Parts: sequence; structure tokens; C-alpha cells
Amino acid sequence: MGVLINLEENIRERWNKALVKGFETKALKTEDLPLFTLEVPKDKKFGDYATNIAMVLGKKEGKNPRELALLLIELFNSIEDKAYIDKVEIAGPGFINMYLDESYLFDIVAEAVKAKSNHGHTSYLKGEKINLEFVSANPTGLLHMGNARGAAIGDTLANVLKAIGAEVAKEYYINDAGNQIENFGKSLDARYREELGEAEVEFPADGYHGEDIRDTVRGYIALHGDKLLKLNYEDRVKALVEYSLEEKLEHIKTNLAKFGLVYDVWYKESTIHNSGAVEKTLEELKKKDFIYENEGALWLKTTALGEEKDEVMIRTNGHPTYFAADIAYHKDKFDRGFDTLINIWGADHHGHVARMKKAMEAMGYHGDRLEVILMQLVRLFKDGDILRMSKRTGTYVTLEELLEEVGVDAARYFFVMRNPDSHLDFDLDLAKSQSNDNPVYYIQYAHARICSILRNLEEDVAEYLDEEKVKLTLDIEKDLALKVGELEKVLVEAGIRREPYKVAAYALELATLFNQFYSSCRVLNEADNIKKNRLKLIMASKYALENVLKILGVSAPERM
RNA sequence: GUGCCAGUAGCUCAGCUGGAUAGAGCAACGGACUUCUAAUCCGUAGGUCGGGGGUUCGAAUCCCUCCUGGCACGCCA
Repeated sequence: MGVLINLEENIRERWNKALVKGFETKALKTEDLPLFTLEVPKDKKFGDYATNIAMVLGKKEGKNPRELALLLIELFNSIEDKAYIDKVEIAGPGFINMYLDESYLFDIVAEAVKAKSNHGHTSYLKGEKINLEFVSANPTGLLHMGNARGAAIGDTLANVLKAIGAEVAKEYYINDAGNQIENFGKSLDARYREELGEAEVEFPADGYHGEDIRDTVRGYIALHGDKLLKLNYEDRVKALVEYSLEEKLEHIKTNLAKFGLVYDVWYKESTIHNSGAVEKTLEELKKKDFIYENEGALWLKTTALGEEKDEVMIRTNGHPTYFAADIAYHKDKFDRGFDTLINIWGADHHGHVARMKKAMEAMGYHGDRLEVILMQLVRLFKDGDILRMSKRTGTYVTLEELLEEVGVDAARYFFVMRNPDSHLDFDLDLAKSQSNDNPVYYIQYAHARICSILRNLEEDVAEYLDEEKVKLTLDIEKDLALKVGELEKVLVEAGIRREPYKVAAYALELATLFNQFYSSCRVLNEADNIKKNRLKLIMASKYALENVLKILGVSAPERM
């Protein structure tokens, strides 16, 4: 662990020791360690850290918080380990404010310069195997903006989790079975016959109207001609579906790769059906008495687990539902040895969340080991109007088109910068304009400026990065150093809370502080000691920027 | 009708496991380039935290209620 996390652990530990000492010497009445906060105050005048320990304990002790704080500080000061603590004060209603010896900032810079591309990385989740499933768009169409948001969030979260030590597998679930595929087949068949000149082909009402379906069919015809017309309907559809799924999937893979996203596992729903996993799952649930028959269908007793209604597992036509297959699929993930499963779904699937968790419990797993991140849908704006996205009607902007317009860097940042709970208003015109307002340019610019300084430096920067501690005198230098040190905290928080947008926010804060530093401080053409200190500081900043950009999947250009 | 998410500055959003004077970016207004990249920086202005109750030393944050918007409530996925 890095400087800040260690330091905070030490402070907490020291407070706990102080409390224990208070209990032992009977200076305190209560004998339970209370839950107290250790936070960074909003205002610097309240110190580097503050704790509410006196206010939390005040009632139990029967003392007013300020009076109690006095006693607590006395105990705190009597504990030997003084790591970085310079001064402790009482303030406001009973806060205890702690001021640190600034040498911790020097240590942050030294650590970052030494750790380089590992700066900010920790082993917080070491040993945890996480399966992260996201996008999983049906291979019957192209990737749209909602898929792109999922892709950015998922890939970034995977990077964050890896940076804090977890073992992560990124997985894409391919829905190549079920009703949608039948529908897909009907649509393909209609377009195929249409393209080959058959008049008045009836197109399925709920078919796939997108132009890409025609393209796919034309591609097939170019390769294989009209030979399918001689086959019966079933065989023709089978051949078309097989070809088209393959083609669509390749297209999806290619575009995700362009987006900087490479999966570890591509998992086909059909393997769940073909392997007998669904039947096996059903048997298991039957044994546990969670299955019953009604009106010719097999139902899962989700009501027995607290849900409002039961769910169909096997339809009257003998086919398993998506839900049944999904249970088998998630069981398979657990069986592959993952401790935690994280799925990223569109908010329109939220009805599926509770029953999936309950189903996992019925299967004997902890429901909490399946986590679902729901993203609100993306609203696409063009010329001030909302564009509705629908595969059915074929009106949507594809990931491919987006990347052509705005590039990978801006797209990835934009999609990940917001809390998934919020609707994302994506203004196409703004994104297309490559506006300077886009924060991604601002962040990259900070990096380019550091590179520029290093280019202007006559010597190798390594000559300046000795073991000697840096000394930072200006507030902006200290603020920047502290922000560099915060990276590890941000990654841990973003990882355990599954909130990758915090990483995007951090990148912006870091870049802001660097740009402020840059405008008020020179690095070259300064006295040797200042030059050396600032070179160390900007190198530390460079590593922090590079590492955070890498996690976001955004490039760090050396010139702009 | 029921459930989930959202409602914070003109706009887009942070802050929400209770803490000190509610923040940032954009837009607006006023400044700063002979000096390592002005895609930058500095300053000003901008608020009934959707409304109303409650819980307490303290509420944007927790509870109740109402209002508004989105989504979901299939033997679809």
C-alpha cells in the first residue's frame, strides 16, 4: 500500500489504542470501540484529517463533546506512534482536527516516482476472482450508444479492479438462442428472398427492420448466391442465421476492439442449452422443491424466496425461458471458480435483478455474490431533439459511427464520467464538434505539457530523481502532491463501490491542479534545488496521469 | 396501480454509509501570453439542495408524505 492508505490506517490505529488505554485506565466509561469517521475536511483550516470521535462518544460518556475531546486528545498524544501527526486541535461542536507533518507529501512524491506505472496500484482485493459481464448485446444487430456506455463502464471497472489486485475476467454473453433468434431468422429469410427478386415478401411485423440486416444478407448472397432458395424454410433459415450470427459477432468484436475493449471470454447461450446445463439446473431446483407444474409449464417458486410472483422456467411449448437459461449460466460462472459476479445491465432489465439473486440463493449461493450495476439509458440528442434508439425500427447511431465522429478517447471518457444511475444525455453535435469543452482534452493537455517540459530539459530527467527528499513550499505544489497520492484511495473506493466514474472525476481534478501549478510555477530555469524538486513533482504527476488515463482507456499523447 | 432510478447554480452534473460556510465544469461578465504548449490560468456573479412534515447536538444526506420525469411490471430477452 502507498503512503496515504498506510497513514490513515496508522491514525485510526492510534485512536483505537488511545481508546483502549482510556478504558483500561478507567478514564472512559464505555468499553466498546465506537465507529468513528476519519475524514479529510473540506476546508484546509480544519487540518489534514478530522474525526468525530468525541461527538460519537459524547452521549455515552455523559460529557459534552468538546470536554471529552480534551481527554481523548490527551490519550491520543500519550500513544507512542506519532507517524506524521504534527498537531491536534478541538474545533467547532467537538471535531478533533489533525494537522500532519508535511513530510508525508515528500514521501508521496518519492513513492510515485519510484513506483512509476504501478503508482496507485494496491493489493486490496488480492485473491478475489471476479467475473465481469457487460455489453452482451444481441448479435442480431449493431452496437448502439447504450452498449457503448456499458462497454466503457465495464472495461474501466475491470481495469480499476485489476489495479487494486483482483483477478478479473471480462465476459460477453452471446444470446444466440431463443425467440429473438427465431425472429432474426424470419427477418433474414424475408430480406434474402426480397434481395433475390421475389415480389411482395411479407416482412415479419416484429422483425428487425435495420438496414444492416440487408447488408448482411447481401454479403451472404455475394458469397453463396441464391442456392438457399432450393432448400426448405427451416434449412434456409438455419443457414442464414448461422452465417449472420458469425458475421454480426465479428463486427461487434471488431468495433469493441476499436473502442479499446478486448474480452477474456465469449460465452454462447446455446452452449448452456446444448450442454444440458439447463436440465441439470432444473433438476437441482426440483430436488430442493423449488419447482412445480401449473397449466403445462414449470415454475420456479420465487415467492417462497420473497418475490411477488413465481416465474416460468419451462414454457408450455417445452422450451426453457431466458430466465432458466440465465440461472444455469450464472451457476456455470460460479462453478468456474469466481467469488463475485458483476453484471452490467441496462435499467430496462431491473425487474430481472431481484429474481436472479433469489434464484442464486435457491441454488445455494449467496445472492450478494451476484451484483448488478444498472445503467440508466443513454439519451441521444441531435439538433436539440431526442433521438429514440430502437433496433426494431433501425433508428440508432452505432458505436462505429460514434468512433468515426468523436474518436475513442472522447467517447470512452464521456460514457464513463457519469454515475450510471443518471441518464446520460449525449449531445451528438457537441461531441462531433470536437469541442474544447470536452474534459478529456484538458486532461491530455496536462500530460502533453509535462512531456513538453521534459523535452526542453537538456539532461535525462533520471539525473534529477535521486533519493533525496523533495521540499515543496507553495500551496499549489503541496496540493498537487497530495492529489498524486490520492490515486490509490480513489482506485480502492471506485473498485469496492463499483463506481468507475470516480476515476474520471479524479483525472480531471489532477489535471486541474497540474494546470494551476504549471501557470504559477516554472520548472526549468529555476535554481537547482527548486528545479530538482519540481521535476520530481511533475514526474510523480506524470505517472499518476498516465496510470489513470490507462485505466480509463484514454491515450496520453506527448504532444497536442 | 405497484416497484426501481432521478429531481442540487441558467445548462450538465459531483457531494448522499448524517458533520463545520453546499462544490466543479460549461455558459455570462472582467482580467492575464517577451518566459517550459493560452486546448491554459486568475477574478466576479450565480442556490427555497422538487414541496411539506419528522428523527437530533447537527439533514442535500436518514424516515414519512406529496409532486414531476424516466424505466420496469410477458410462458420476451
